[in-house]
Amino acid sequence: MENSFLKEFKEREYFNQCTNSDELEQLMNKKKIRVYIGFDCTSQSLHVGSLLQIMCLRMLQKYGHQPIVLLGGGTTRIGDPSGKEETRNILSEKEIEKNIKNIQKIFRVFLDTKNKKTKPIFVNNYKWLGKLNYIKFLREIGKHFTINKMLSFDSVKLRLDREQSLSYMEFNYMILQAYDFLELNKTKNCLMQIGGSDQWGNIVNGVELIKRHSSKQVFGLTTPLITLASGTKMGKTEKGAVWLEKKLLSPYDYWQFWRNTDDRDVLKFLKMFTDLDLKKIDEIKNQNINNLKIILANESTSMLHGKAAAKNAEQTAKNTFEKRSIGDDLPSININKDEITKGVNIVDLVVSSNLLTSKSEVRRTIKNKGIKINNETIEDDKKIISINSFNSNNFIKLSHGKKNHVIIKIV
RNA sequence: GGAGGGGUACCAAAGCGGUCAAAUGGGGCGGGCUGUAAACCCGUUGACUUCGGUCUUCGAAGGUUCGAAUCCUUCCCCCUCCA
Repeated sequence: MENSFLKEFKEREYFNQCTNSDELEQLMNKKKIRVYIGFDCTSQSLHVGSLLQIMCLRMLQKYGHQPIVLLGGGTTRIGDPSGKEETRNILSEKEIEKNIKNIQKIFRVFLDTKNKKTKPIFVNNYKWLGKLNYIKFLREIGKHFTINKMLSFDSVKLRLDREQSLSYMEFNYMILQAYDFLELNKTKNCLMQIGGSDQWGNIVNGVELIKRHSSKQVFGLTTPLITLASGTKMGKTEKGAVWLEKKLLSPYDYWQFWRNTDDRDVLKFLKMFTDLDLKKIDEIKNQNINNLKIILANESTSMLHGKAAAKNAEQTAKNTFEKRSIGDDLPSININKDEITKGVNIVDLVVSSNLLTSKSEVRRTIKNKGIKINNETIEDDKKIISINSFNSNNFIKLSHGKKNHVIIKIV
């Protein structure tokens, strides 16, 4: 009893609501069960917004339970109205299939795929939703849902209150998600669904459907919506989503994302997003806050990109911020030798480095002392960069502000 | 179907014939302070520029005018109230 899935789940602040906490606790202590989480496949990859869900899957494995990863090829074709004020874009079938393939890779990184008893089961609900027979579905499943109740769910109510249209298609989303649960219960003996707090309504529907349809008890569990100390949603920076994929966000930038965590969120994130023992976290919690941030960044980065990448990012960060020199994890661009011999205008150089996108913006930034070459502030937007600016190794560090650096190399 | 209100930059919201590339707030970016934090302070926030200017923008398309975000016409979309 002292170490159970649910206990740690709560201690790490993953817990929001549960359909029947006591019974679930008993069940999970007695047996190893299968649990499913569904993921939306609307975008090409996943970002940190899904990380808590992924952490849940990891924790299931840790306690010997087996996760089922549902990549919603069927439901993505419909679009979940939960938490959305407007109808989502509907993607083409091809795009969805591509997304699913790509997203699956992420789970193979985070989850243990070797242990036979706990390795993740991947399912795509298009397999069963795609061939549903409408009449049969209405008679078997539809009869268990009352419109009265469906209208009372937040996802629906909000839309109606705002007099925003909710299509019949979207209205059916919750039934389909409930049906997924039923299907997984029948075919995979899945006994629990986990999801974000916005999924509560959908999950409860599934639990009730299974009770009515099969007279079986299953469970639903939700995680809280993570709000940052600053009051904003986690994971979206102005520069874009914090992707869990190297191609979309470099390990260095991922590391930086964690390194830049607000002081007030650091302990929480250590608990939520690292594998560090809770005891260990308790021991180190009074360390210098910046050390903690580095630990956080290293732990979470190595979980996704590997230890080497994390170390590399840390070293690069050290070099750029502490020694103000150059780390090799910084993004770099090449420049033609002929070009640099002729001399390149600083404004053009910054634009071609992708540090900023328009020349006006570069000029403005220069006026605000925001562009540096090798740590020297550029004062004149007409400055010509020539071969003399480069060091003996033929590169320079070009910086926009304190945190954005690019290495320019002569080739 | 009837009556009224509205669509302005990343968002919210002023402007209602010239001085409007468009007040103000939020957000973003940069600078200062610091710890790659928070808070605070300052600057900046359409593009191009030989720094004189030039070009594109106020739901869409036309029109009036020397001149339109502002006036007129048509169209599209949204909201509130009544049926």
